[in-house]
Amino acid sequence: MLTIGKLAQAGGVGVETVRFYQRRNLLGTPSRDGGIRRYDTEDVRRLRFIRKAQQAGFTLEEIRELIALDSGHDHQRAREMAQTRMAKLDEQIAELQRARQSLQRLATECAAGKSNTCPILDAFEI
Amino acid sequence: MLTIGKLAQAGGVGVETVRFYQRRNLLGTPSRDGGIRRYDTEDVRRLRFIRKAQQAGFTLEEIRELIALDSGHDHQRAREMAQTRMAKLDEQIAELQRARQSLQRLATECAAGKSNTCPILDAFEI
DNA sequence: CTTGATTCCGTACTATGGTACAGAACCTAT
DNA sequence: ATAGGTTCTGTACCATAGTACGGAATCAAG
Repeated sequence: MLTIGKLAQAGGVGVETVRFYQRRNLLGTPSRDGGIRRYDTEDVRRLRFIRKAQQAGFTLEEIRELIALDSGHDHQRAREMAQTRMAKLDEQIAELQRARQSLQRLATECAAGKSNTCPILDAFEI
Repeated sequence: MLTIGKLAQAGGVGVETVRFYQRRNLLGTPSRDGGIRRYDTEDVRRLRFIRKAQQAGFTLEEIRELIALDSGHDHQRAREMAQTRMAKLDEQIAELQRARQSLQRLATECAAGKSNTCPILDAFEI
């Protein structure tokens, strides 16, 4: 059994973050030993799950739902959420690539430096 | 000369957003006509510049700096900011692509459905 | 001239994901 | 036994980019 500090360390987060996840119902209510929270290895797994799912771009709210699905073994809904998230990721990637391309073009033009005004500063202004 | 409402409309933002940009010094102090702000076409250009630069991923603070550079004609610094932003965009794109790939793999495995547990829910938990 | 829209200002609130702090209680090691 | 580290609770605060609201003043149209 781990104290909140040990759990936080094992999960690579701060103590306050664990308490924050608790309030958001991302971690189950832990048992108490004289007021002090006691966690087990399942909580460590849960904490690591949260980190990984965050890396995949899920919000904490979505992660809360994924955790609920885990209890209900709802594969169907989990697949749907993954698909939705992938579509969002595709959108975001495309958007960032467009931004990158236009910046690249502007920086190149600016380096060429033929015009008197800077295209990076100009280009947005049209 | 435009009122705040007309400017907001021309820039495709809300009135409150214009006032917010004002407080953040993203728009210059406008002239006043009996207390009421009056804007010109330069302000419309500025507002549109802000939107475009945001699309390129600059924060409002960075945009404030870009606007200052515009006055100082500092091409060098603007190129640096563009390069820095592109590097950040590359990082973000790579990160999103990694997230997408791992989700894709998991969704495919889940659809195959050989295991009893859902790999989307499982996979993060290791 | 009155009605309704717009503008003014300051402040507070939203969402997201935490982070910090105060004061008390408790736990551990010397 | 005492000092220092952890933990407890609740509340407040951070950044980012806005959005909302109250109450007063002013502006435009019928």
